[in-house]
Amino acid sequence: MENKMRKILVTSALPYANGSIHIGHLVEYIQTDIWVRFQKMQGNECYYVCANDAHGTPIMLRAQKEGITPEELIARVHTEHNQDFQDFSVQFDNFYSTHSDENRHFSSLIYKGLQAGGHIIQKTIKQAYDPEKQMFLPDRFIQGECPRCGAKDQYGDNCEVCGATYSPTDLKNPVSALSGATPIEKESEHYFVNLADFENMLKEWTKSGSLQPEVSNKLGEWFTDGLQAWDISRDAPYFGFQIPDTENKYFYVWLDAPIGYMASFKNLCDQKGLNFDEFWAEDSEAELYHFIGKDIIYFHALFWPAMLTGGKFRKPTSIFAHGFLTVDGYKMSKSRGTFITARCYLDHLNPEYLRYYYAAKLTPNVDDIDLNLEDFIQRVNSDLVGKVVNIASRCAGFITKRFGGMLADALPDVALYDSFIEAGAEIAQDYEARNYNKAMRGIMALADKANQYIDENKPWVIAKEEGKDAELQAICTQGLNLFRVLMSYLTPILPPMSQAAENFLNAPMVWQPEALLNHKIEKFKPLMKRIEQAQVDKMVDASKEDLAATQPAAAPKKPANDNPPIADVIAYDDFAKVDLRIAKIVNAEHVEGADKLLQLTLDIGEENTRNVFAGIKDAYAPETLIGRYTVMVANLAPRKMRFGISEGMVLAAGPGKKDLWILSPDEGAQPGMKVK
RNA sequence: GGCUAUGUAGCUCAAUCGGUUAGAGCGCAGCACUCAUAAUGCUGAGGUUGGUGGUUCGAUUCCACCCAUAGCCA
Repeated sequence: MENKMRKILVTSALPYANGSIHIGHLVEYIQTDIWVRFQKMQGNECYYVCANDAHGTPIMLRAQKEGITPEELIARVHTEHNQDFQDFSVQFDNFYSTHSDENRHFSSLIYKGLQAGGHIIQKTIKQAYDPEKQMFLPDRFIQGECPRCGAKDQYGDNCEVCGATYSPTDLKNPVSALSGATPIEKESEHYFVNLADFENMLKEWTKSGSLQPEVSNKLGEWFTDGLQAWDISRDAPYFGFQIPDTENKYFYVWLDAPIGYMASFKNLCDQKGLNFDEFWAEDSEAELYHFIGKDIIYFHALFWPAMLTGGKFRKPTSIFAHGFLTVDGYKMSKSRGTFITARCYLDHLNPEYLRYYYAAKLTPNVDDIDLNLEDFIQRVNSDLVGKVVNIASRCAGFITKRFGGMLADALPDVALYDSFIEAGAEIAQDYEARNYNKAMRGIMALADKANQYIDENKPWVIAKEEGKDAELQAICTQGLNLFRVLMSYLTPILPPMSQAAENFLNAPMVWQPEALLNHKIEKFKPLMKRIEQAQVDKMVDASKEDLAATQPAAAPKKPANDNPPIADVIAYDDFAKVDLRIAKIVNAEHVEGADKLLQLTLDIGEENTRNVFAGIKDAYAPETLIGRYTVMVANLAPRKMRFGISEGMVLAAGPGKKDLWILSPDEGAQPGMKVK
């Protein structure tokens, strides 16, 4: 913070080279880019590096499916990502790839450092293996039935329907998602980093105060549970770097991914003649920051410092974790049209809108942020167009028409201008602390003051009065100078608009600028257009279309839906055994302590009501069910559950969780009627 | 299931260490204005701070439990 120039290296998490950038990713890149631009504007020596995360099984498989090499796939995705970032004004000093010589070099170096320190151990583990594809299967490629509730087509290690967690080897009737073959258990030797060796260092580092408090709280859990060894090897076939002095062993993608930060920076150093060691040596005094999502805290706050220590490099100064993006209060959803790719957004809207909106919502915390599309339109239009740009727009005409574009030689209200300049100190603090939301509120409060100034001084009245030219020119000069201060504070958020304002004012955007006096400006052109509701609607529609267009293509051989195949044929007698009845839901309530269940009281025309526990809590609020009619299996054997006895079963369709729909009879059906 | 967070006005967010009548912006209503991209200014309505219980003279704030949301579980 002193006048000494800081040396800062900043990274954003590496996007996976297997898919498109979407507006959720952009939260992080925009957050980081704003911070970097701010630092550069303050005169600090700051570099921003990133890279594509190019290794791992999914990329290998996708390339196979497309009939190209992984190298071809990642080259194509790299071009696409690069363009997306450029178009959103995310300005990396270097955007590289983890599939690079530099990364291979540092990965080996760090591995050998860990090995020399005695931190690498070998263990034989059992893992699922696809005998047809002849490869080990990552958890997410194993499908089967949930061992607890029997739900079909569950992936990996937790059940979407009942929420149970288990080991993938516990799945019933497991199949490989790649070949459909039944996986077998196979032994293999793996390499591990013995994290426990680093426990003291990590405890000290995570509690040193440089991490966000909620992050270090979360990390405490790992220490409580005891640090286990981290599996860093994968068996061939694998797209990645081979582990030195092994046959058929490759570095797990999460080993070389963070090393990609170093590799990208090394590549930049070689281009620009920078001193790599100044930033990465153990005794480096430069600052190193990683911006990441809250989902990858472990990798960056535990594994990564351990790797750096093992390789005799410095540790990060801090890790900045942010939350996730929701749209209109929900997770991004393809069916709602809110899974919006960067490209789709760009096809419809100005990227600066999104940069501003994110800035207006970002805090230093790991809270999720919500893109509320209606709020987005109103906020951007009101703040940027109605308040900020309007200041220039309402002053510029007079200066151009009446004074040939010349500003006055003095400010009529120096105190007001000075108050704008002084406010820059606090706004700078807010930027530095990543409290952009507070910075934006501060800037908009200034914009309100500028508009009030113009309202009080009424240049449109003075313009009609004889002999008041000097006063008119002075008021508009004041207004335009206030506008310039605001634009300078907004420069990290809105680089293209800031550039346009520079052109308009014929003056550079610097933090806390000196007033422009006796200075010629250009004719004013609108700096930003309002967002129209129709543009947003079109973008949402297009996101739905994208889905329709890509889904069949992505899975050409599979049936058009994820429904299980039709079961074996049964005789009528088999069906007749099931006694289905119309039931009226007379009461529904939450079950204390139960994750999935609602307790239903059902009237099926008997003397007593039935008590049924139904796993539909995620899909229905209890009060919305009361009074509804539905269909139940009335002769199912009563089942004792933790919360009581369930006397039947309510019928519902859908894959589970929120996507679950109970059946309703047409009007007229009465409780107790048999369904046949 | 465990853990870490989050829940405040219709919407998006503030609120120092537990302290007076819980504050802004947007939206809405009314008034004024017409320089400005129907922009701006002034005034106003709008709250059981997710719920229940507890600690306290006093709780949005501290504690317990419950509900909802997100992420992680090598």
